[in-house]
Amino acid sequence: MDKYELLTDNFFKRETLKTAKDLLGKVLVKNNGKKGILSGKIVETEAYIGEHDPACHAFQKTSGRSSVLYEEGGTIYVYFIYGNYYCFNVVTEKKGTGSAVLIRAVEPLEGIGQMKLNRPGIKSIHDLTNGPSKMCMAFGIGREFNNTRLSAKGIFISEPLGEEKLKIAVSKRIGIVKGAELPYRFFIKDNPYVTKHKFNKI
DNA sequence: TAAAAGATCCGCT
DNA sequence: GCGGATCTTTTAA
Repeated sequence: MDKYELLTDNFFKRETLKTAKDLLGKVLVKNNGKKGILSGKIVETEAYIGEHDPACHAFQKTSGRSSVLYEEGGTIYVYFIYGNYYCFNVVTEKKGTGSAVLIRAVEPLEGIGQMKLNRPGIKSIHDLTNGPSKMCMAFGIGREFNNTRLSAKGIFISEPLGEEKLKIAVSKRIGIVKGAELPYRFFIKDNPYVTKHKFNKI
């Protein structure tokens, strides 16, 4: 574990768009104890900005599940969607803002064997984690992580393990209806682990 | 209490 | 590239 260099809380307390962009290239790590380490490089994110963003769960009211969005930056927000799937977010900015960054895709680094076990039927390594819910399934992330701090239950985000030049691209967000025209999606250009979508061509 | 929508995935064409 | 599956959460009456 010594090789990891954890991001500080202050990283997540900055402006949401900057945080989303800067998360590209960072490493998402899940420590499963005796089962080993799962990790992946973040290659795709989306920003959801509180009360100014129609697509954000915090846009309408501060009730129910969205209350987690108003916690302090660095809190994990996991929610259930379409009856089957989880999405993993990290809350940003200061307490009461209602903003978060959705992790949409990662590039598997460690524990690929375990990820394959978590994703039965998937053959290509490129399909293990190229989607918000795929990533959660591969990492075994469920609602037990909702409303917990990073590092509290073995999930954390680290600085990159090596130097790398990132080609960052921006597009509209994917899969939403309201606020879909806003350019709040960030991804690493030409990375094969980014979700396949027509917006990748700009 | 009931109804509708949704930050998706997967298989089929 | 398109549409169905599936059920939690939210909102309204």
